[in-house]
Amino acid sequence: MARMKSKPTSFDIAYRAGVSQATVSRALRGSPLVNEETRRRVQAVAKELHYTVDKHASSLRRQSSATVALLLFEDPTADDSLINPFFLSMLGSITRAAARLGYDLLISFQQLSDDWHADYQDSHKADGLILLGYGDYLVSRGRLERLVQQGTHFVRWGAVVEGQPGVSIGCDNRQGGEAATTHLLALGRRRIAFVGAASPHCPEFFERYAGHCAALRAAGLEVDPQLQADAGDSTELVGHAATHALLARDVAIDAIFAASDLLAIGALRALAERGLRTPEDVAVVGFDDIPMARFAAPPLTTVLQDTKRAGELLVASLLQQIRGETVESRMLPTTLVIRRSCGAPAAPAGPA
Amino acid sequence: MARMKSKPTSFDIAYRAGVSQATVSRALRGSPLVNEETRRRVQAVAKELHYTVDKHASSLRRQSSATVALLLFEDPTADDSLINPFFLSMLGSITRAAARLGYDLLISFQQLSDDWHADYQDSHKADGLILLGYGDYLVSRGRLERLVQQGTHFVRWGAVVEGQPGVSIGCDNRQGGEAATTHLLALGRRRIAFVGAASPHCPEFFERYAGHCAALRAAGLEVDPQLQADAGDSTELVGHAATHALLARDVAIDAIFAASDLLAIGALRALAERGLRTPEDVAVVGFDDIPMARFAAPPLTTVLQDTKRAGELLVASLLQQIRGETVESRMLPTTLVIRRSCGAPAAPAGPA
DNA sequence: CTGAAAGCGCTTACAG
DNA sequence: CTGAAAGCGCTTACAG
Repeated sequence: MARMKSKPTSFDIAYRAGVSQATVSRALRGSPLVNEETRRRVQAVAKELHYTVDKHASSLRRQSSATVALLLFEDPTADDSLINPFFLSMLGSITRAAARLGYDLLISFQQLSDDWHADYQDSHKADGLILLGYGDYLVSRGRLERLVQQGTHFVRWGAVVEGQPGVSIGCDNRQGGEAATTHLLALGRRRIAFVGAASPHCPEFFERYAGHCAALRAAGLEVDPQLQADAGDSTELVGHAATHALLARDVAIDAIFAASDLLAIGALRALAERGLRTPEDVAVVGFDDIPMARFAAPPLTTVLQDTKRAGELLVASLLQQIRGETVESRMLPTTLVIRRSCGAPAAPAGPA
Repeated sequence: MARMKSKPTSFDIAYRAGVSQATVSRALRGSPLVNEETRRRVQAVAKELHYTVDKHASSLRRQSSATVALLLFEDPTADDSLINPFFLSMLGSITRAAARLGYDLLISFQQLSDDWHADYQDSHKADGLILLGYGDYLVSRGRLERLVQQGTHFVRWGAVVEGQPGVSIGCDNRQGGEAATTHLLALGRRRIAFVGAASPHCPEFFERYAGHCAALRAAGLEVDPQLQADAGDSTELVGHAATHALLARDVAIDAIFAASDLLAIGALRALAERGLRTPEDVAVVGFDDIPMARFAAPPLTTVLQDTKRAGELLVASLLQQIRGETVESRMLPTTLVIRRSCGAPAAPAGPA
């Protein structure tokens, strides 16, 4: 179905307002060169005709699109429609932040294998890129370097480590990991397992593990490699399997710190299947504070990453780059959220 | 930071390939008017220079943007960063479907009060709109009518009812509601409460309620208004409060059918707080099958809406409209997913 | 403060 | 099959 009348242009507005088309453009963009009285007249006509500036003409002329693209890399192992809820909260906050700053947000799910490094900015679809969940860091690193070389504006969410290409925003994973394990230690747990990859392929988990180890050492405990179960992807299934593998080793454990909430929820299920009670027999702490965490059985104690703040920072940082400013990578603090799965005495009764 | 070399144009490609700029454009767009050998040469040069067609120039000239906008209306009562997970799955599937069909996806969260009805298509940001979660139907209906009048292309996800403005895709809520309650009846439950709004403000819930009532009547039972607890917004908190209100009435109940999973999860918590066991004392069935459902305590029996299929259909239907084809509203079937909360004997042990 | 004009990078009739 | 030319709807020097 075609539109009833075709979209008015700035010439139509100019004609009706009795000014030139150039003046319409100036008036509507808020140029100080325009007489207030003229501006008001133009705005009135524009409103009356439901005129909006054509995005493509404007972007073409100005060579910038007032659009940023969010590239979300899918975990190839995850179910088709299942995106890590953590990234989903991030998406929400990024969307809002972009809108608030007058930018449109293009979103796209990418396979790690896709040829994503060039497309968006080259075609002028977006002025910059936000990268979320780009998988194996050692694999994606080369892409990031290429992005930097091309002068593409981008920010990624992830671990902030030395010598990384481009700008990263991430939470203080090490501090978060340390807080989780310190909390378990304070509750008297001594055999604390870590469920999650501990390798540079997965720098965020690696940092959480480093914090975990630091807390153990600070308490005078040794790091027992038997107490670490690999889990690279953040899914319930992987957490479930990793925990079963851990339990099959027949080492004594009285707590699990899982590198993500999804892993922790899988751990909870594995524990229950082995007849172990949480938190009585094995306390569990996760990481992220996804919405699901408070509805786990029992409600999950976890390390909260502030996605609202993170999204705002991601967008702000990207826009700074677009404006030509120099931007530094940054780390955000985490907060321990105590629920029932850790066995802390003062834990609240229901979802808070 | 500026780009190293500025973006090549079709003139650069033309020059290097020894053809005219017009031929470059034709060759790259796959026009049959171009000699195969010429096309290959042009493509080779384009690839070498990392040339991509400028989105804005192309869209401006063609008067279409190969972009659709997803407008997600936020529940004003919901927490800032908490979007109904059901819509989030939908978002995933819509994003993928749009990409597969060569369309970019712009996303935006809207307040119901915003002046959204005109913006996107008028500014040529998008060729059409997908509407998700637009709140109170009686309020938004006027907006939809205006959209139709303006000739804006759009599809909405929601209840499919007679005389609605525009095209809607939704699941068969009535059938889903009927299946849920029929299942509970087959398990011997007789005092089945409905948690959810039963009013035309909320046509999806209303249809689910209608299915519920039909099932009761088919079993020769009367519909007891005492057994319906209003809950218009789909959040855990609202479900929790509504269930407490229901239980405070002191009417006997042996099952709850909640109009959404989030409501059901709230009901589960309220039940536990009153010392009622699920499913022994009160069986619970939800609606949606959000990812969280299988991790509820106990895992939630629910009516699955196929978000993957829905997203594909939404996009396909919108693109048909954009191409000028006539499109009908459509309903998708639902599937009952049996877990433990309904107390069915054959329910699987863990998340399937 | 305002207007006439150029030009952003394409696509597509039109002519050959 | 190919090229020259017009034009999509703006923004912004340039001139007044």
